[in-house]
Amino acid sequence: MADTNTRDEEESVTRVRTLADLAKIAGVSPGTASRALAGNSLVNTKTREKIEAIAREHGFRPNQIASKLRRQKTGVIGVAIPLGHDVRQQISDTFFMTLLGYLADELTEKGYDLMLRRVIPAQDEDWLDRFIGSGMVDGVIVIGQSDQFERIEDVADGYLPMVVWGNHQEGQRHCVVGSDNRLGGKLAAERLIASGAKNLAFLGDTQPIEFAARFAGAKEVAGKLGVPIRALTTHLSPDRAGEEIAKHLQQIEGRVDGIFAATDTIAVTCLKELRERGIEVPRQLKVVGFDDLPISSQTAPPLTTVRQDIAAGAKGLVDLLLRRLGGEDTESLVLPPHLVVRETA
Amino acid sequence: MADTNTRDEEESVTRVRTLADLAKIAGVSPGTASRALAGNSLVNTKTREKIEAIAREHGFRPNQIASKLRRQKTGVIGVAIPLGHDVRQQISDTFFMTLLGYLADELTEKGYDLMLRRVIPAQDEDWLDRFIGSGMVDGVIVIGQSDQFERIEDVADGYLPMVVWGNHQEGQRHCVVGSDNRLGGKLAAERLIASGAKNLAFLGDTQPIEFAARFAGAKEVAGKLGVPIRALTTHLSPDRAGEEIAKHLQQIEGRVDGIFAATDTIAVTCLKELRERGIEVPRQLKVVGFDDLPISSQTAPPLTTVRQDIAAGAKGLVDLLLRRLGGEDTESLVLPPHLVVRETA
DNA sequence: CGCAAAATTGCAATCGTTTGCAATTTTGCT
DNA sequence: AGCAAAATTGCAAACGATTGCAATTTTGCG
Repeated sequence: MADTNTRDEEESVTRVRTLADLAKIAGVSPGTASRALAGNSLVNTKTREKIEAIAREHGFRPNQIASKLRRQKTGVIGVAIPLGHDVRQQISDTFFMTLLGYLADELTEKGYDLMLRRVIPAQDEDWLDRFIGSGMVDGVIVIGQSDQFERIEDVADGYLPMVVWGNHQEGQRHCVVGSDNRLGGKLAAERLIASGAKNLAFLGDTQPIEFAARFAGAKEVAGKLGVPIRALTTHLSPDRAGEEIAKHLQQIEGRVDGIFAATDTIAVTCLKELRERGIEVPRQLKVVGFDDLPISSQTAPPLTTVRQDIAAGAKGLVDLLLRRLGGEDTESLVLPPHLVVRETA
Repeated sequence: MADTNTRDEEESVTRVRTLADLAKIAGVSPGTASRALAGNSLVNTKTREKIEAIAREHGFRPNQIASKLRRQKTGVIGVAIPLGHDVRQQISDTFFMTLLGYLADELTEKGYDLMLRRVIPAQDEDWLDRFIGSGMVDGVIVIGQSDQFERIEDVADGYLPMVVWGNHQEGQRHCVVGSDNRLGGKLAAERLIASGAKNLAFLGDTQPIEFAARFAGAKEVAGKLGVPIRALTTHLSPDRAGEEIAKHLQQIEGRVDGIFAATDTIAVTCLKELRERGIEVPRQLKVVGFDDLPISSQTAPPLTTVRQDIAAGAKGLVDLLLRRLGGEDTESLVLPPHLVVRETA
């Protein structure tokens, strides 16, 4: 962006870098040039067309940084993905990237740019304040609460234009869009038990709020029906999950006949591991996942899973955010999960 | 961002919005406050610590928009995903999102922010000039050439800090990082034929340059070995691909015994369709994909595919871009694809 | 104590656009 | 022709930080 031309050279060359340059060529003031390019009705049609033609000829575009500063509006929404509990998790986690994709489409449609930031709270405590305080974004969407619930609550107290993808809890202060994870857990457990499972295992990390809620829902249903259920810690990063699942299956072989995976990614990895061990799904062991990613209909056998409506989630995040940008204090939006029965349970 | 407080209220409240506000409380000039927060050695240690403490106390952070304007540097890299040939393709296409994820990690590590823009060239011819001319980004990474080769060439002539994920062609002017698609196509055809296939089909859209190169490579090998190969147009969008593949399979049943899918996503959809028709892979029909996405090891049977090193691709894109930001005119980087033999061929 | 050098801090121009209000020009009517 | 109203355009402050250079203060030595 820095221009090495001296001032004198700049006066004489035809290169147009600023509105002031353009205005000089057009024989108007910079203010008129600015109004002309903005299509401001104050400017005479002939004058405006002349200025537009010169701008086209020189490939000139007004500097958006300067415009944002003057107008006090950036037109950019920040999307932060905190990786708190599992720093080995890549931003390329399938569910988050799918949601990000829908978010990008939704924001583009609303005329906003999307600025993506992956943050590691263990390395940068002030990741959210830093994003907000930078002044670079008009509002923030956080994808996943991770282990940052309190920090998000604190920031939400003083910053209205923020919405979080995650789990809504009674009494919380920040605005959330997310599935009813607890209900989803119930649906999963109900399905497993209805399919004949008598001993359940939950594969997931119960530290993150939303996974904890999924386990809690499953546990509640299992408890009511007198079916034992255990939680086997399984992390999201694929390399780690593979090893952990292998170990878990070794321990529980013959003792568990129903698995509730906290995510489809974990479920798919589990299916692969079961297949390698010659364990037949669902005859010998039933499996239910969570998310209903595109991959889930394509596994063999196709995965029974709890569907989150990701497109609706993205749309909800953007809709609520724009309302909050307009000054409204919106309630959280809890999306109902649905059981998608395929062939693994 | 606009503050409704009157000037007088602003003087009296302790809210600190600007460096000028902070400076006033600290009893120094705004310049000194700016230098203090930047850790500038010109500022006395005691003075700096006092200013830092007041900033912390008030949760103050310097406005990055103003800083960027003055310093003529944004610290943001623009990532554009043009969807030229298939406007129904979602930004959430698996390969692009996977690449995006790696890019985000790579850029974050280098201290840059990532601004994501999905563009539809049919609706906005000047999508690239507009991104660059906005002044919001220090450089641009384009993911996929789509049908925009000429436009990218034209822009590259006058804009150094741009790198494109795509196919490198002899004599082209813009800097590309991408796999040798032609070689990849050769590997795929070789594998199919070595596995006994005698009649090949290519499932993909041959309009995009990189897919055309994949088909060309396969065609070359098939031609040399006297094996017929046909191209069956299959688009990337999942809903469209499903229908097209179903129709193609109906047409070619019994006449084709080897399928080369332009992408893993197409291959996976194809596998599902074959399974539903009771066609055994690889005994009755062999399949090779392209990309080696995580899903490919998890299909049943696991997919034989041509692997693109996405992590290396992301790293290459960022490395070349930073070099070009530094003024260097780099050559394209062509990554060698590798055949990953699993069970579908 | 006086003075020169070093250190520290202040001033204000700068980045480039936007926009309220004043100045100028144009237009239309008597 | 003169004049008032309307239209158009210019001026310059503003957005908020950065930074070159000048002003001021501090320090140390003879």
